[in-house]
Amino acid sequence: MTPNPTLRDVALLSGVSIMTVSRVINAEWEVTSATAQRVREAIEALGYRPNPLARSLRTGHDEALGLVVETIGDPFFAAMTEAVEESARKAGLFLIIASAGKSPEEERAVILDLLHRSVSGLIIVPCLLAYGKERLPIGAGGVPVVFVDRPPIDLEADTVLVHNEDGVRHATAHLIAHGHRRIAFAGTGIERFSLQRRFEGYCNALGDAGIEYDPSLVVSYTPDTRDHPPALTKVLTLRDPATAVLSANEMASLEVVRELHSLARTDIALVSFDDFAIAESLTPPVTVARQDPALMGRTATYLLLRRIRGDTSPPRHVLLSTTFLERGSGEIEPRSTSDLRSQAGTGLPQPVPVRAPPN
Amino acid sequence: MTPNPTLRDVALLSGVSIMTVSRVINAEWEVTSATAQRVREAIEALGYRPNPLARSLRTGHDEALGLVVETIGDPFFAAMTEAVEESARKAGLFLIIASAGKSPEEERAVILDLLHRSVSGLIIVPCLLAYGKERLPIGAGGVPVVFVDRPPIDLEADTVLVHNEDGVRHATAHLIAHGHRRIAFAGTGIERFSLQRRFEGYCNALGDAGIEYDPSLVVSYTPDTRDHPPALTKVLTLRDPATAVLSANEMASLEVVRELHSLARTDIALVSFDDFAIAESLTPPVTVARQDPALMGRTATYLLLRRIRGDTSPPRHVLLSTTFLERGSGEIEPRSTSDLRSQAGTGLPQPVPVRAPPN
DNA sequence: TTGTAGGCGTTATCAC
DNA sequence: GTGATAACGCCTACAA
Repeated sequence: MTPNPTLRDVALLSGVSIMTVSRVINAEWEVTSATAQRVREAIEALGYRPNPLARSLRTGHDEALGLVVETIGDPFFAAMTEAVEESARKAGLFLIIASAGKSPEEERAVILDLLHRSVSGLIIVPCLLAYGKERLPIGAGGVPVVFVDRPPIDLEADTVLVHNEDGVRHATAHLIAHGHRRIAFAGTGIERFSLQRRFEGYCNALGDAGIEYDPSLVVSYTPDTRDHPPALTKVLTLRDPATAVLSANEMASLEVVRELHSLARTDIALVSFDDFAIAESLTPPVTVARQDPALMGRTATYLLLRRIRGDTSPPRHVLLSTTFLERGSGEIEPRSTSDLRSQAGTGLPQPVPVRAPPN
Repeated sequence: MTPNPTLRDVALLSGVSIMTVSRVINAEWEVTSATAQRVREAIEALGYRPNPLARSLRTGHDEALGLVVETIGDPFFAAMTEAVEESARKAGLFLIIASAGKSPEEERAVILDLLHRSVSGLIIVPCLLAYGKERLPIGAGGVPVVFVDRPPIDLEADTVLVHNEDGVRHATAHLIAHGHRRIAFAGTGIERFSLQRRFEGYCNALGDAGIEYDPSLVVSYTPDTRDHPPALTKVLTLRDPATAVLSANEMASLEVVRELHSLARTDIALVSFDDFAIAESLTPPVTVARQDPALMGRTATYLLLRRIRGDTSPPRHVLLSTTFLERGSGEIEPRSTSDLRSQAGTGLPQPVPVRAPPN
């Protein structure tokens, strides 16, 4: 393989100096269109492409964006990452991904590594790091940065968030509108910020309807409780049991579905915050408040590119709303209501699990 | 922010020349432990870190790996990506991801971009590009490369594949062992290679059991047919209908589940190639042949790092096997068998969808 | 064992 | 408008 042609080669071939070539590439003005033409032909002929490494060394910033996220394996972040990558590439920038892991130290180390590599900009899903105290050279006066999905602690910077509180408030109100007053909240230990906002939305919706908040209706799936399934069972067997569940993220939703199925409880309403792969394929399909990870990614990249190009306006805070999709599970009415209606009848048929082996 | 310290600064502070410092960093031998100690203290004091961009320019290779994949949004590739990123980072390398899109041109362009950036190595999920003809400077004598999930066309290089044929053969044999002889094959249009091998496994298993292959039992979910649900319905309403389904990838599995649910067909056995999020939560849980994307990623990175460190042995071909998980749906026996058994009885109860609204 | 010179490919600076 | 020259921060080669 003959080594890649350099500015020198192009200059030699077109009979001008390397500076002229450089100018043709970067600042087409300042150069006669005649010579520019010659240079461009030489570039074409040699198949010349500027060496990004050399350019980066000179300019001091790598032609790449850094994406810091807890785990790319998560379907939500994977979808976001895909969108970021596409947007970045369209702008001629590579995307370097780095998982921050679960410790603040790791998060910090990863960001420092990326900064040390002189990335042009950073998209961060902040986790546990106290950005306000760290005083990293990011944001205004430093490397452009946009925070996604969660706000950085004690730091004013561009952020792209989902309106968690609103989404859950609406979802909860939806259940209330269908007659429920005993609504369980199913969450997970992780994802502090989002979950907290969602929890607030839940509480607020209850408050709006004059329903008293009952802590015994809150279920938390932690990695520990995952192995001890009956988390939901408790709230379904209270003296005044839950008739509906609001699950606050994908993992919680899957756990709830699993439990409801194994209990063969067909009478419990469910609304999930976060859509998931087969929500539509369940019986009934699961009503969800859907976030749009791709839109988050695109929005964040858009903001970041603006900053990279010199935008110095005050930090922006984008709040994306969720899409509410009624699909069936959220429109189930509480048993008590049904009971009252059909009290004269012979009672409800026993629920039978679908697709149980027939023998 | 004071600019990052350079070799010069460290040299000045420790009273030696730049080269000595460089040697302490790269080749600790060749230098007196006394001066090395001084240098190291200076490095510590200044918080010096070598500038990766400058180093890359000099050495000619970026301290980063490139990952080329159709779409990172796919849960399978997302899990793989996560593993690659972790392994790469452990080796001190960044990971640049680039989605190849669906056209060979894009795939080629992406790889050339990465090469032009002098990545140290490449992990590629090859799609449509004819690698044999392209003669890219990769593999032996070029930039180290490992292909994952699919082999490159007409090129001898390191590959990490899943034993698709074996996995499906076993899965199909499993269904046959449970009495099925009319087994549908549900696939998708995409993923040529893997799906073809899986299809072969299906055919081979039928052949092993002396069952004739029937093309009318093959269902293909393409982006078009996705909107026209009754794909599976056909094979379930043949004069001699399917009693079991083998779905050949996650997307097909979800479509099959969706259709079976909407048809309330509880009597159809199902084995899925590829595990998916709530396979365990369905009723019955779905029996699967599970691939391990993380293992694939780790293995690929391991091979790649060996190459980067100078391994010039002949190309390796790693074939990972799948894990078969019996969970229920694959152990359903065909209706005909059940019918024979219970012919004296009153017949089977009508299947009732689980979680249907009780009112 | 350590230091000096040179250059990797590019862009900034300042002449012409 | 165009061209020499000097960095950017590091490493390879050779000299001391």
